[in-house]
Amino acid sequence: MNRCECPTGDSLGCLANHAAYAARSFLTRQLELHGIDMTIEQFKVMIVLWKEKVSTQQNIADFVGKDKTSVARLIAGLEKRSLICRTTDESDKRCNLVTLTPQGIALEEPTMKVLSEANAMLAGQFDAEELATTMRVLKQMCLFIHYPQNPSKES
Amino acid sequence: MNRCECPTGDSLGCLANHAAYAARSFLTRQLELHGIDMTIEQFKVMIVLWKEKVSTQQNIADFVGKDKTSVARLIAGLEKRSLICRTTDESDKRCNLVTLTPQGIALEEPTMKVLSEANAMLAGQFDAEELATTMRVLKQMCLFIHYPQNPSKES
DNA sequence: GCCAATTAGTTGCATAGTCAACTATTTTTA
DNA sequence: TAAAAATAGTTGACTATGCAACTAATTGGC
Repeated sequence: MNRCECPTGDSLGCLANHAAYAARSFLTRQLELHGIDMTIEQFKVMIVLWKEKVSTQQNIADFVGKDKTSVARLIAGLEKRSLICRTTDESDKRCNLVTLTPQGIALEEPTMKVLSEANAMLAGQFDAEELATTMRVLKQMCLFIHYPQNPSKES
Repeated sequence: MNRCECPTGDSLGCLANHAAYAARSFLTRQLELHGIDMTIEQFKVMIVLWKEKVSTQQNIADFVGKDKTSVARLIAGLEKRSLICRTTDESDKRCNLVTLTPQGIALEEPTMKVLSEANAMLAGQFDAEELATTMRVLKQMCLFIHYPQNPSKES
């Protein structure tokens, strides 16, 4: 059946969900096609580490917008696959310091290349104006929903 | 942190994901505010049943775009909450016939009201033209991704 | 009519997400 | 400074998703 059809007629929320799902599938497939065995969730964590080099689990959770529990389990999976490693922060023994292994570092270049190519393929389907409008609307959606009374406030 | 910021710069895929997450959160909150204890996933299954009255599990899975396993477990949850019931189809004993209970039927009106109000609140943030452009782009995204060679084909 | 293929559903396993409760630290504050 | 509050992380319970393997029932081809 047509994944773009909304059960109750087209709505912004429903279409955004379908498009988001499609975009995730697309990126997952592109990663597979390039022989990169990584889920989108793991990818997000890796992006934080590629940028920050070292991070606590809570910091990663804040960046990717997930619960610390969820991140702890994602990290456990990445550790099992030897992409990252965890050590206790000696200056604050509550924290784990998460760092990249050489394997984890080596994945940055090919993985980010797939991401930017996938983004380019998607963006290439639209002209600049409709792309700009859509991105503005999607951003505004996030702001409206997080701060219905005053979209200008930030956390 | 700002949930609308993409870690690698704005992209259609990333923004669609943030907006979709925001829309889901918004609907979940609206349902809670109206005292309706239902997840979006359960909601989707119920919408199929409100339309079809009777359905097999596989049919529901096709409609909501999920694996039959996933739907089987969603349905088990709805059955435990007495919103639906399952009987074996005597004319094809492989199939379960899923039907609504009176409680399940009674939920249609208030729940769909919350959905349409939430959609209206969201749509009300934008003018007709930018809304139309965005919805067209999101639809095209789905089609492009499912059928990169020939977006006009449908399954 | 019978065997093979298909279909519907279930179970087990793995990943992913959240919440609540808990431990161990660190910081605040009274 | 000692007690209270906050913070980081873990564990357990629950929901959700999908894949593979399985059973049972039906359909198709010969």
